[in-house]
Amino acid sequence: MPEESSERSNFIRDIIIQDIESGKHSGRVQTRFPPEPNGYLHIGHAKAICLDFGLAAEFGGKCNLRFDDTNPSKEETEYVDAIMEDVKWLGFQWDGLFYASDYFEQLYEWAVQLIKAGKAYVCDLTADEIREYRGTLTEPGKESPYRNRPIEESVDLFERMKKGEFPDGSRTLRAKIDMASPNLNFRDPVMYRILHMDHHRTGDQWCIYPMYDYAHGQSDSIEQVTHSICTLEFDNNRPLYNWFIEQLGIFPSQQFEFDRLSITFTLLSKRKLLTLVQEGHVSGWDDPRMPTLTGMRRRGYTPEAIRNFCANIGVSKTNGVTQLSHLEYFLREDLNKHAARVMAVLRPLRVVIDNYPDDVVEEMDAVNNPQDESAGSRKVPFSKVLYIEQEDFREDPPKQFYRLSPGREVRLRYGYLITCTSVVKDADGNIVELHCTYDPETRGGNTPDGRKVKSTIHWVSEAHAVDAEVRLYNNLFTKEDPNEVEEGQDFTSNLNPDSLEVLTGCKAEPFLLDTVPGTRYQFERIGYFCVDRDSTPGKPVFNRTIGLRDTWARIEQRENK
RNA sequence: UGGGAGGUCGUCUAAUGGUAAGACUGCGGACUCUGAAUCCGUCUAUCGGGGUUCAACUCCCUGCCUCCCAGCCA
Repeated sequence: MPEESSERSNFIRDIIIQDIESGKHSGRVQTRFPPEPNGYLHIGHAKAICLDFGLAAEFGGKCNLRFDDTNPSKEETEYVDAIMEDVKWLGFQWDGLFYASDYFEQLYEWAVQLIKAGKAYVCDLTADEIREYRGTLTEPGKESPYRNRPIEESVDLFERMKKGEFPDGSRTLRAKIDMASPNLNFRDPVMYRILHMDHHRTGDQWCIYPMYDYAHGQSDSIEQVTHSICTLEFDNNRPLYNWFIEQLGIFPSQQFEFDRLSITFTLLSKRKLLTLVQEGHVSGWDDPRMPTLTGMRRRGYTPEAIRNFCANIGVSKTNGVTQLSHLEYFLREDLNKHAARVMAVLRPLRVVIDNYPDDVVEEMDAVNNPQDESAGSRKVPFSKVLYIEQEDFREDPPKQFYRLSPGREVRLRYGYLITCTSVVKDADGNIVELHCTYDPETRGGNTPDGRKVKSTIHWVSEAHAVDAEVRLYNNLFTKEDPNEVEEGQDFTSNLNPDSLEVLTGCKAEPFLLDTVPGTRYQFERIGYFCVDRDSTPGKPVFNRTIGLRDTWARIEQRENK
């Protein structure tokens, strides 16, 4: 019996609990995650993965990874490899590793069996004709003229289809069910089509390939899957899923449907993501703006954050849209706990501390992670000339701005308290440098006299600064629903032109000189960043994973309205 | 239009005939060497109309709305 879990339940979990209690399948739980290797996994798949693997794990069951590779025209090994990597990265390990193509021989034999039982026939109608004969939502279809051809003839034709005697599209094997069924899936669905095309695993061994409906349920059955969890749009396919299993009299796997994940400002359709890649709107499947797991990984998402998110949003049958902010909450929550703090200045403004000695360098103690004492501390060099963030200074500060401005004192984090004494401008009136004085009594940022400073800002010593490139990412789409478009337009018209901003000449503390790609940091007061694989020795590149919550930006925005 | 699946705070999810709850968001405050985090407070919901019942989000009837299905895709 499963332990009482603090995890929130959902209707599928409840069903499993009931099945276990009633002794169904002797309490055995077997699930599977069945991606088609025709694209990369995205956050929507993560929800399914968490369910399939999570439920199996919770109830002492098993979960297989099975590639649904029945359509060689779209599938590639590149995707197979990427999918396995992503599943592992998310934190799951499959029990069995299978492919629908493992079952091609068995599926073929069962098809022959169905033909011989008068439940399937070879049809010579063209694709267009099949469509015409299918009828419409409101009108019943017509029976194919080949529907009642002799069984032996279908057996023979099907065998010759397999042998490659007929061209693509010339014939199909169809189940003989009911052309008048209100469920269109029952109107003699195609089971096999002819496709003279190499398959990523079986090569040229086959030139007929099973359709999803004919392959999926039987694959589940072969693997003794007890709970076959899929998304809502397969609801209409469930009766057919059951029909094949019943006709064949094989292990009765059962299908359960849950709501697919959708997120605001995000597209979760493999087809459309492929378009973004192919048309060059993004740099690839792992572009940090992509909702793919590989893209999110490069962006700096943690598997924990994604898993927590999936657990929190729940599972139901309601077609809803989850807000991006919900995902971002779990991202920040996890990063806050684990990311080491460092100081980096994105848009540098030079500061000269006039009363600080010219050649002195002090090593200041800085805490690595206030949320995690075990993370320890490090030394940060302090000297006469520093960089601060441009937006941390205002010559003419608005009311609620309490960072640096002429005559005002602020704290340099872990450094000293400084007061701005003068502003240097270029010929065009742009601020190029600040002059300040420091209070020697405030070393480390402490105030022995107990005086309060309203603001603490980050900084980097000019002489010790590491030059860095920083890539700032924003939503890939400008609309909450990227599919909401003007007549004649497609989703690409909603692409955000400002989804990527590249900053060069950023200044980071020396700690970041030799950092490893994939490492995540919090740049204090700015956000969370992840070292990109484009980094070169001495020249790190950072991806902004997500900004810190920015109350000041919100205030300022409100005031400007 | 035939069939199927759904409709609870702005969003996501609970409540399975018995006080409509939680998370996210928003707003307000406390605290702060990150305008972060944390803490506290707070706004807002059962699609409409009938019925059954001591009692209805839950059961019944009815209407409305949304999503899915007419691939030799999955």
